[in-house]
Amino acid sequence: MKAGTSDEEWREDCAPRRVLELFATKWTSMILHVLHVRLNGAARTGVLQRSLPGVSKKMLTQTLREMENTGLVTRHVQGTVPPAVEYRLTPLGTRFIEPIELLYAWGRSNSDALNELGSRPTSRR
Amino acid sequence: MKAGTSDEEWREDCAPRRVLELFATKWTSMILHVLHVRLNGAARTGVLQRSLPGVSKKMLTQTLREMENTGLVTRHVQGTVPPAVEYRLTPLGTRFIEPIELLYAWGRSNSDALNELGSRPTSRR
DNA sequence: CTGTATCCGCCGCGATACTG
DNA sequence: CAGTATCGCGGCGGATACAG
Repeated sequence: MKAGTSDEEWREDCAPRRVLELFATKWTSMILHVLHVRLNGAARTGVLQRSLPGVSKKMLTQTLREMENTGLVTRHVQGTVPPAVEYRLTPLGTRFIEPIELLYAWGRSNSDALNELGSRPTSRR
Repeated sequence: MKAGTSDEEWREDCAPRRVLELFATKWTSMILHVLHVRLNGAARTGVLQRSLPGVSKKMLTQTLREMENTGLVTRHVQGTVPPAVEYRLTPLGTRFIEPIELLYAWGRSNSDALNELGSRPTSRR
């Protein structure tokens, strides 16, 4: 066999491409990371927001909703006043941690090369 | 120590976030994949385009330029008429293959759960 | 505290047409 | 065959203000 992977179907909606869609919303993987590494798999909205410098309330909620729809996290409304909502990793979300962490680890190992990202000519003329 | 990873700095421009930027342009990882798995690390423009159903000439060239700037591939202009340009994986690009393939492999292993991506209610009211 | 609703700029990305 | 130039749409995503 010549192929490296078994999946040589590059259809528009193959599994690899669907995974990439999970990264389309840029906060998804970071939420999963923080939930797993720092928050033991569950956290309330405010904690999440404070753990992710730069995220806005809007995008945090919006991203969490999408993640709930895709089955990466679950949403638990606890009290009533004041509202206390907790998000938890699902088995699917937990399984997704592994490839994500490898991705991040790779970034740390290659941070030197990655430092000069947009520092090059940009034009060749 | 309580942290799972050594990097607990969640600055705006940490290594993990820079890696995510590589996925901002959606074709990047797929180009790397195809180059490595099906094309033995090097290929001409036309071959690449035919290997990636759905990609336009514009985005292919544009993405390859960005990848060249970040050091993931090199660009080699061979002949002159007609033009024959070949793109090759750099050591950096080759190293990037591993985490990408793990990501794709995860997608294939969880394709069942991923099938119903946008198939849920979307609204909760 | 958690979540929603606008307004709006930015840019990825496709379609199309044209140059060498 | 490889690449560029335009036009235009859709949607991410930040800022702000408001509601339960």
